[in-house]
Amino acid sequence: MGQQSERLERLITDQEGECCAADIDARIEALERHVTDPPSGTARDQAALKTLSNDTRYTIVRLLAAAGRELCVCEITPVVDVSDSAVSHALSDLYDAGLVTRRKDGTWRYYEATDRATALLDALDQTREASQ
Amino acid sequence: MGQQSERLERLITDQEGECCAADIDARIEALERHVTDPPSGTARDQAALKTLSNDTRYTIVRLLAAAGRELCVCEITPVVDVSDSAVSHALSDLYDAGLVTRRKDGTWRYYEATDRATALLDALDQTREASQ
DNA sequence: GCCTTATCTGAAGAGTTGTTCATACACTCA
DNA sequence: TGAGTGTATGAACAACTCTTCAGATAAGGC
Repeated sequence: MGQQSERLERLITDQEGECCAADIDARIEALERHVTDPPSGTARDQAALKTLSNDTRYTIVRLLAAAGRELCVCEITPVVDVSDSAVSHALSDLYDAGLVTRRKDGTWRYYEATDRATALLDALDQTREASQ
Repeated sequence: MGQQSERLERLITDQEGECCAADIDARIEALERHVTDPPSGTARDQAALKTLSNDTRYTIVRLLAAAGRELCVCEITPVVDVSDSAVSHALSDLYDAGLVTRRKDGTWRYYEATDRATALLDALDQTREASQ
């Protein structure tokens, strides 16, 4: 952290006019608190994001969210362009990530988007830039 | 699509009691529309999600969002546990994904979280399960 | 101009991921 | 119980990712 704080010392001097050791420590501590403190679910957050970032899985979740109801696997498969097996893997990953729920009914298996999944899609939809 | 629609035919028969060819087509079309229609930004959505799913980049965005102001690279580096180079790569990726803004000031470079980044973090924060 | 410093970029390699194939499981109905 | 069907699982390998190292760029002060 030696070299890092030298640069930070120069930045603070640049910004404030002067800088003592306490200033550096104070700022590093404040920044560190932001990272180490909450929200304490970061590994799960990252898993959700990574799971949703794949084209197959993203498409499935979009489909479930747009449908607004649970869908049978056999309704999902014809729409996405991969093998049955890939769909099954995808649904399993989505379930593990907390992005879909799962229900059995005889041989049929139904999946539905969770609140977390729709919240992420909404966040994306509401922040889409007009251009680009 | 032949085998797929056979399964779907059985599902619809199971659900509705009967099923004709038009029923199958109607349902597939409805599902397909959900996927092919809007929102038409999916590649960019997926890029944003994938970019945010990495630990280094996620941590940086959390830091920027929690700080609520632009941060100099030299304020970010001491807090995340990778090389300067990795931080630079991470910030560059985040910029390309539309998750941070970038500003030059002499030799210093400042970054700030975008609305899209904070919207995604909010979505995660607001759908975190109490248990687990 | 030349040196120093802050940040960036490209290449490279260990690690991770996503799909398919083959196979297994589970439920239903004869 | 045995055949048939819907879905899940494991292995395997090509494709991609993330970090580091080495070097490049750009700005400021002498």
